[in-house]
Amino acid sequence: MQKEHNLSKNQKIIFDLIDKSRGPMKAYSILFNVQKKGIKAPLQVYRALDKLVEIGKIHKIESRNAFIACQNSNCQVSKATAFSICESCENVSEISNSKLSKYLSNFSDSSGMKYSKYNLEFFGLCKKCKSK
Amino acid sequence: MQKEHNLSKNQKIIFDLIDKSRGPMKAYSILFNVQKKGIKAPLQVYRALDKLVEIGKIHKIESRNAFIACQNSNCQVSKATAFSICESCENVSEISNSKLSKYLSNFSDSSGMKYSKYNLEFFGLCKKCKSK
DNA sequence: CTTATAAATGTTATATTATTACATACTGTT
DNA sequence: AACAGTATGTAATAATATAACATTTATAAG
Ligand SMILES: [Zn+2]
Ligand SMILES: [Zn+2]
Ligand SMILES: [Zn+2]
Ligand SMILES: [Zn+2]
Repeated sequence: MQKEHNLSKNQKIIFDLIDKSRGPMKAYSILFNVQKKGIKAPLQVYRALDKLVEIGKIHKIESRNAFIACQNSNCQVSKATAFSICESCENVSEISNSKLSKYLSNFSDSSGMKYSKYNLEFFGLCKKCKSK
Repeated sequence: MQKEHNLSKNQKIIFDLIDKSRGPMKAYSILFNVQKKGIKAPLQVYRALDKLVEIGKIHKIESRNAFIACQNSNCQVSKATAFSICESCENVSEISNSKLSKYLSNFSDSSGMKYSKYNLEFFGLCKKCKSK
């Protein structure tokens, strides 16, 4: 069950924008797009992004400094994320593969480190770009 | 067998610095540290970093915008990287686990995407920080 | 050795991404 | 009403990264 988070005004504006965008959005592109809604400063964007990431409504694609709406209905928090990224068209999608997530969530090694979170980014060519 | 790359002057200066540093280094910290060696501009640092990443001598820790020397003697190129990152002390180490790398290198899903590269970052608390 | 080519360097300016600091307002609880 | 926690507004600035252009050095072929 997904906990309902009542998004604040700015959080909602920014989440809605990211959610309906086709791909990942960058912070300043978000800023540009929400200026007509009264959000004027980078910090307002970054604060909303931080919160949305924290509650798992969006994820950050670290290698791209961009943000994407969670595509798994069950990502309550951003603790276990995996993405596939096309290096040609920059299309990004969230991988939802229970075997993979189980494997990684249970991963441990000899370092004695306790892992509580991971982020995995796969790179390659998507179907479309491969056939070009 | 590791191909020998003859590093250029700037590449060598910057690699040596990263290699002997304890943890990941950020670009502008590198810049600061090599100014006495005649490297004066960010671009000189970024160019060397790009090349060193390309040939696998260093890796970028995407979530930290920082660079670390490859700790696997066999990473010829930065195609398959995994790191463990302590969220308390920011200690980073490269994970060298053949099962994990095999699992991820062979990963494929129904998207039809051909994966040629991945980067995985695990987060948690290291042994030291756990026991505090 | 000369010529051609690719790789690396030097330099200035600028673009992009993200945070600090401080003041104010809203929301829910006691 | 008083309090605590969360969110907002605003300005300034820090941190990260790239564009553009001129020059030099290394590598390989002829
Ligand atoms: Zn998700
Ligand atoms: Zn593509
Ligand atoms: Zn490596
Ligand atoms: Zn630690």
